[in-house]
Amino acid sequence: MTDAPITSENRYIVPALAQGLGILSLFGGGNRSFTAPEIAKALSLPRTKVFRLLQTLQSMDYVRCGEDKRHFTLGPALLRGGFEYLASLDMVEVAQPVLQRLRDETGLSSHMAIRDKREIVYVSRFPARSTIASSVNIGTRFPVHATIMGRMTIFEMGDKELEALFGDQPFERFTPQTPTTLDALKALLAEDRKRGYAVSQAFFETGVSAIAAPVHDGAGGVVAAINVTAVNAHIDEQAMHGALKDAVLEAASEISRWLARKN
Amino acid sequence: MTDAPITSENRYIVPALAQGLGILSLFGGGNRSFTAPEIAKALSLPRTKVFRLLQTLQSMDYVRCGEDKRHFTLGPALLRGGFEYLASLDMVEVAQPVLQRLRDETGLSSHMAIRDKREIVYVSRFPARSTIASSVNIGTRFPVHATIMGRMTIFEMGDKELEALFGDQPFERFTPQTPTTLDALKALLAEDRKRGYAVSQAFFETGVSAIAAPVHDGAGGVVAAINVTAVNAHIDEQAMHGALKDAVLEAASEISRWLARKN
DNA sequence: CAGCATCGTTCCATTAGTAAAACGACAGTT
DNA sequence: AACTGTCGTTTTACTAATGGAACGATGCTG
Repeated sequence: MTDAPITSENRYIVPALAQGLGILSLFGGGNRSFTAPEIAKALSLPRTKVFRLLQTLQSMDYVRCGEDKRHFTLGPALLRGGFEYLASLDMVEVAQPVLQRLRDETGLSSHMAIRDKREIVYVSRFPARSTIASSVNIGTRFPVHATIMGRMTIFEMGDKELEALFGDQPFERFTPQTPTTLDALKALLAEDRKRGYAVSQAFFETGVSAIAAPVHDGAGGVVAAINVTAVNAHIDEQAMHGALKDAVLEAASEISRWLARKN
Repeated sequence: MTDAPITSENRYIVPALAQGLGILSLFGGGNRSFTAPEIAKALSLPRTKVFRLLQTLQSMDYVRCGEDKRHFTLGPALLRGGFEYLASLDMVEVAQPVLQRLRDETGLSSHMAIRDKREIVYVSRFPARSTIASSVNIGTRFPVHATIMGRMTIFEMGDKELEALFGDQPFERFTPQTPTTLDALKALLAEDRKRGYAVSQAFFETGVSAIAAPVHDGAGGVVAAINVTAVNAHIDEQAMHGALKDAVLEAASEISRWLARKN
């Protein structure tokens, strides 16, 4: 976060707010607590400012400080926003019964995710009833380029849009099948568009298969994606491109139809 | 939010951050979208500042603006924080199987909540399998003074602590049984301490019965509360003070014992 | 179709939040 | 025990964020 030049993008950004939120987004991925100096180093901010930001976050219960008075952890105020947001998503409400039925029909774990920048965020899930089931939680984030649900959310993007989204950022490789260039991703997207759905060949995790389809809103744009997942041993290639894909596509279009009525 | 005097409490508060977070906490309770002028009025902030705060929140996906470019709604960035927070609570992990068993044993909806200022926040829930079940979601907030789970979380507070917490704020009345003064609340707390648990006589919602017990951490302090709830028709007074209260107390102390081992 | 009101956005002088230096306290090291 | 480094906290000169005025656009109202 070196002093960025004044562009049309950040001209009206309030630094204090952005930095305070930046502290919150440090947490996650195993990092459950930070000390003030750690935060200062991570964000390259002056110690004195981190001190004041933390006081503010603490006073509003967005962070709490441990008994040692040194380590800060996330606070309960975050729960308000997160779940208010979920409640505000008509989409999730609508999708809930459809996803549940999809799970029951296929016997596999079903999920819905939306896109946030270059990540997808799980907003709903129904784990398979079998002993080995999907363990992703609501709120889990995965990179768009490495997941078929991610690809579904950028289903209809043009070349300029795609370049604006991914810019020059490198594509992290998760498995040998992960696309590592924008061109490779575009090639996959072209196939997806023809089919109208996508089947995972271990782009993100080896040994896990998935089928995903896009969800449209009333205006026709892609607003989310759904999928079903299972370990490879539980599904065969035949079914994936047959009855299984039909079930996923049918569920996706049912959610889309409901959303179209809402507006 | 009239210009507060400089006290030891707010001396190091960063206004921009506090106000930005203030915008986020406007959402909730049915208010799913706001325009910039609405926010400015609600927080009595200058229009120009609200404009910049919204730009900042929007750039970080904490809010999103609708198609009409006027209405702002919550954004997906909030999900990250909310679920990171839940994941950071060892308590929830530990409680999960115990609450599930409590639900299955009693046939009623079981919940766990923690306290945030004068509110309790639901952090875990297992709805009863019956058709009419508890509909509170994780993240739901209720006032401490009007709920038995709330009373359990202030179980061991002394008089000064209680007065510091509630100050001169009025006690909202939800049912005829809701305590409306600090003294009335103290009287109920005294009974709670003797019993070690609490039974709802419709303090918060008429027609709904509940039994709650406090959860302690290794240090012995109250860190959460659990309860079971059902519509009155589903449970009888006898069972509430008998087998039912035993089940809740046993579950609470089991969670407490697990927490003690952790540290 | 004026007239008025309110919107989003921009500009700029001024104030208010900040960065740096400094303090006292503590922990580890020589 | 003195030294060195780092911590949380406080103070203050100064820079940068701010609030008010103002602009053009839009949407009512009579």
